Amino acid sequence: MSEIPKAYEAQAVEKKWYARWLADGIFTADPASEKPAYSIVMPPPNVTGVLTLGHVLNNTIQDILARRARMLGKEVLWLPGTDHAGIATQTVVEKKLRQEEKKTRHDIGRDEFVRRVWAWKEKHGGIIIEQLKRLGCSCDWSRERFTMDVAYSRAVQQTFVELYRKGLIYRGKRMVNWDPVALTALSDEEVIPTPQKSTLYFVRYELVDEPGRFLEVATTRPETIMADVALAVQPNDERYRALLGKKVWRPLDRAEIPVIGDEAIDPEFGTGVLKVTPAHDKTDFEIGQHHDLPIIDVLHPDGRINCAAVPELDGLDRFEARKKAAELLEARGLLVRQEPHESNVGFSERAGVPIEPRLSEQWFLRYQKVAEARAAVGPNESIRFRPERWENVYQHWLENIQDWCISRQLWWGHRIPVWIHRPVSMITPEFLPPVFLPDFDSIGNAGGKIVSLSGTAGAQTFLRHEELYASEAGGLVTYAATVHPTEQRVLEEHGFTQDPDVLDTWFSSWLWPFETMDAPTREKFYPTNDLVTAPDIIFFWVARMIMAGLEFTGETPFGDVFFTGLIRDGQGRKMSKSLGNSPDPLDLIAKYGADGLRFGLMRIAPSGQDIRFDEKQIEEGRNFANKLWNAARFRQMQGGESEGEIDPARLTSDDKWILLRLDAAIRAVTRALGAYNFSETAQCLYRFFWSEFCDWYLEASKASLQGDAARKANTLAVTDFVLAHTLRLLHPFMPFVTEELWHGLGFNGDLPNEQGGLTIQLARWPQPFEEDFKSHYRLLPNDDEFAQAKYDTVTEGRRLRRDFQIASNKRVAFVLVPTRPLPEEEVAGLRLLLNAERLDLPSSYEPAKGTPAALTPLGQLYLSLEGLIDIEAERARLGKEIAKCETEIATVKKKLANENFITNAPAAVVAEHRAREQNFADRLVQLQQLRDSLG
RNA sequence: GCGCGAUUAGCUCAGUGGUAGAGCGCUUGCUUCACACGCAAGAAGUCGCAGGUUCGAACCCUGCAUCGCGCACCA
Repeated sequence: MSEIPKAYEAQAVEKKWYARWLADGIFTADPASEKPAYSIVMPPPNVTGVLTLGHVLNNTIQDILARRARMLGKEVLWLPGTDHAGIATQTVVEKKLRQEEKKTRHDIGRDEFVRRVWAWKEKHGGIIIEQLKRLGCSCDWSRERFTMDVAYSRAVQQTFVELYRKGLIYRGKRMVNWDPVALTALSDEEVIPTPQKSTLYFVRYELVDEPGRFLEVATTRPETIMADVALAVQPNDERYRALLGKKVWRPLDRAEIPVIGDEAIDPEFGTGVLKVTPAHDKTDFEIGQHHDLPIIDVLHPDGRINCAAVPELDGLDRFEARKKAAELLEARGLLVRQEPHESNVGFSERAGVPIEPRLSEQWFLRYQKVAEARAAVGPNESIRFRPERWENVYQHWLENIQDWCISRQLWWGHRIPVWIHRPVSMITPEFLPPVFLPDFDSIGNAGGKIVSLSGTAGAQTFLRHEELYASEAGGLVTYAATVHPTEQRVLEEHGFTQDPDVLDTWFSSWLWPFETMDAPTREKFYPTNDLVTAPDIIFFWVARMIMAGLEFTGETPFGDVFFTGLIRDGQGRKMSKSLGNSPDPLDLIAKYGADGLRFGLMRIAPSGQDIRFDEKQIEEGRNFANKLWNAARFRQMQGGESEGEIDPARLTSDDKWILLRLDAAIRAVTRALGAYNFSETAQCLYRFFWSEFCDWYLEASKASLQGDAARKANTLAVTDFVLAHTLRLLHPFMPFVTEELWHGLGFNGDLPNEQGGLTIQLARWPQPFEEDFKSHYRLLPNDDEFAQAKYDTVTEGRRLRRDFQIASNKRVAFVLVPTRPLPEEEVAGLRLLLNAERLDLPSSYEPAKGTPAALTPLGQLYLSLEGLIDIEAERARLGKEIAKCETEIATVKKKLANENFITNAPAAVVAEHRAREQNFADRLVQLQQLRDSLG
């Protein structure tokens, strides 16, 4: 036998097995398989992303589910991929361009920029995919998808066209959330309300009719004062009612504006007077619409002031302009006072700057299938959320759902498949021309190949494409495919320009569960079984996928949705780059092994609660892997046949005990995993293997291993049986070390390739023992009782040693006055576990005065300490035990003395209390006798 | 303002009505022939507070407090 290292060395093992699994095609899903299907699609990480602990948590759970399904005999598809992540990726490449070439994307132009992003993606994108492999993820990499793959992109564009034709997508000029750094519109979900300390400025507006009389307004945004078009008050506000209809002077860019009444005004806030600035506030915009007020926009798209009439402010950034505007007002005697103020300001999720409400022309989606999506989720519906409480969040959002702004003024993404018959020069991000109906005579589709296009130019052009649509109603040509350059040229020659915008990234991700699959794959694996994701994307992704599934496939896209918790640092803060509190999982893998990281994390990841990360816990994971390694190493050192036949007649009390514990562990693991309770599962496996198998069974078995050959062989057979089961139970959590040991211990030896011969991944998942198994091995439910009594006796003996300061390596003599017969092999086991030099078993015993003694399930146990007796110490020790016993008795007696308890509590509970009282009473008598015998 | 979650040993967390649990940390002893990434034993908790229901409450109900999250408001 070759030299086995003392400590488990994860690095080489992980590399070796991952390569082997890939070569053997274990992860590849076969749509033609006869086996029942099990599928998960991975939430696609950003292509710019690197692995975080959040990914580790999420993907470990998915891997556990996938690997267990494989062991349950399923044909498993775990489909991986990455997301093009519009804003994030574009930002990364723009930054690089700025740093390396001091250029903006506009300097190099759209085509070149998009080419650069692709080049960047090819070179640096998908690092995370390699990192997931290091973690051990058993994805079908042959099906790795990217949201901008050709086929996927076509599907996205077709989806747009389909929804447009259904009348669910429309273009409109609305107040949107504008990101002044990324220069694009955002959806409501991409805006993060953030508490901000600001200043409330009290500004005076002079009445036109009554010079010297002022209306006072409280505002946080004096820099938009030039865009004011009215002042508004609550119509029945006594203070101001008389002023309704009058005019005031707008400060700075002086103009007359009316005082109006509107129910939306809160008279309690500030002075009860609102300055109405429709161009720069959502509520003000609505008030403006009701009162038919003009809209004055005084901001550039990048947040600088655009107002030539006030040169002091023109061109200033909005925050500088705010201070400057306050100064100007003050200088003119129009600033009454300033107050500190705290309010929530919407920040851009990506750029991290305050968003600007902005009127702009965008594409919107009116959600369909909202009612169906709401009905689809519930404890008895086709989709089940775990933990269930997330359902409230989901339902509440759908209840209040608004149309989705799906266009983004970016270059990286799926270009909106719309062509507009207008010159390019008129199309700017902030203003698209009115929809123009191209006067196509006809748009035919001859044999799906040739499309005839005739337009205003009168030219007859032939475009080779099968998917050219014209909207019946609407004046847009939507073109559902990537356009070939020549076609593009033809369209442009005819005066058509493609909409410059791209689609929101989530408009592509919502198709992920099915557009990643080809037809045969979808046939076999869709709808998917489980979705594992974080609750912060319920709106962005989960809810939208459900609606897309219902809309485009007529089915819900997945069954169970498991929401993980958030990983926080030791102080409970979110992990973030800026705080530097986010450890690199690759470092952790290098230090503790992938198995250690996985197991450590799973053990502390309560279902759906946030997790406080502590590297110590990963260290424990590594320690557990090492324990596993060493237990196997111990087994290997014993030699003998691998997985020999167990002779039921030779089972010892220890064997029966561990087999029954194994059965209990299998049941507990099955139940916990079924409930998606991963930490409970890990905890249970940890306890079983370490505290029960290693601490008791392996130690006790050392006595049997010194016995005759047949006895030794049987003990090894039981050891192998338990190890083989444990490795399989642990495999989904710790894929590498279990695979290594599976082979190292030869457990793969007799198995066919598809049942564990090739890999433990295909070994059968352990089932609780069946009745015929138990009867074959003559295992009765109480068969663990004797060994348990033995172990409890050992613990008592060890406590005696410790109480009397006997070093644990010192062999001492014990005397046990047994209350039941003890076969020689049990005595041998006791002697070994107690590290006893001698263990005598007299039927009666007169100990020397002061001999330490303990009551054990097997009888009275004495520690013979000739000449070393400290009577007072022993008396004190027994006194403590007696006191404890008396407290227990008092508690139980009090309960039993309660009439109501006797009459109302279930008979079994009462009986249990009576038995408890009896046990403690007996124990008390014996302890008192022991103390009395001290003299 | 509305909703959700948390509050149990020094720390991180299990525990859904019947004798308060685990790991780490701590104390003590041990290089015992698988493992010091280890072994053995121990100390340590009025289960956030106040009421209520019940024979019996960490657990169920009500209120409160503190922390966190989401939604709404945010002039």
